[in-house]
Amino acid sequence: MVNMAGIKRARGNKRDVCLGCGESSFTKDYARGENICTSCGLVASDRIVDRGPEWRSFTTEERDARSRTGAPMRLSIADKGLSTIIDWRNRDASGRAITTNTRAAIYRMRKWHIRSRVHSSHHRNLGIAMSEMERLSSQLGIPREARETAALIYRKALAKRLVRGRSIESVVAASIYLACRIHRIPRRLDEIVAEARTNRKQISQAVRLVISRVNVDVPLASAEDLIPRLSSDLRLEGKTVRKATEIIKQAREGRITIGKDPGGIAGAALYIAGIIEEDRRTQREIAKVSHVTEVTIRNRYKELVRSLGIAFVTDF
DNA sequence: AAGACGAAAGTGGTTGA
DNA sequence: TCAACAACTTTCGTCTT
Repeated sequence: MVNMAGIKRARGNKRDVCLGCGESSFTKDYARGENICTSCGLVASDRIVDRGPEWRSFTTEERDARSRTGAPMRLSIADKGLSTIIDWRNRDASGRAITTNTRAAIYRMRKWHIRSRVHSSHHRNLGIAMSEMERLSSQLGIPREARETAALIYRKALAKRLVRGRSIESVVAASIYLACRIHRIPRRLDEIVAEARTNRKQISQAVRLVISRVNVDVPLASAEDLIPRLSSDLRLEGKTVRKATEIIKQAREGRITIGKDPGGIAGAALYIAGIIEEDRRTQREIAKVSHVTEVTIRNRYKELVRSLGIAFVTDF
């Protein structure tokens, strides 16, 4: 039986077996949301759900100190997950009427409570934004860590009044996109556009705006980060994957990757690696998974071969 | 017949006046 | 705001395996 993630589950045997090499050891890369075979590098599933606590502990005392009741504190909840509500009824918890003395105090508390939370447009905005962020990032299978980063970026953007005059959705989508870039999770802008409720133009505008106005360090998308995803789609062998990574590293040192579509570079590297390691895929197959055309694969491939001096000599 | 190659024209986004 | 520009795409004819 084979499930969508590409993990074969043998009957009567609970161990997951890699489709690429038959081994059964996997490394869980929570940061990227990927499940990677340790012997051949096949990405078995890129939608892992992390069910563990958000902290690590090594001793019992530490664990006790960190454990707490209630939901974990999270940035991706509008009021950071720690909220209390002051009810409108002048009754206490057991339903008894509250005395006039305490009533005045309650009124004061209520007033500030409302001023600081419910009536603030800031919080209303966050409420909408965080539920939208939750929807979008679940849809896209974004790991929790990156969701928190996205939430932080959104909060910063909101604080700088960048959301004014723009749709909340577009800034949310932009925050998620940037969080993916920061965490080196390969997600193209188009993938986010497909799930978002605004158009591409608005999102890319928001992306540019956030980069220029919010103090976030966003690394450029690199071809290396695409390799696990592409090579798993192409069912390439571990040695081919390693070769491709090596080629990209050299290309970057030779400074020929600047300004080029990382998909094209990753695709070309895999094409060359495939020829060298005799684990070949056609240009068409590679072009399809890397979302560039065969022509681009060819151009990158020619550039790489020329500037890295790669010779396809098979010596006997 | 499928895959690879390369020329030519078209497209969307960035940059700089 | 507009034009120049580089990267990429589309299309298509030709050569290679």
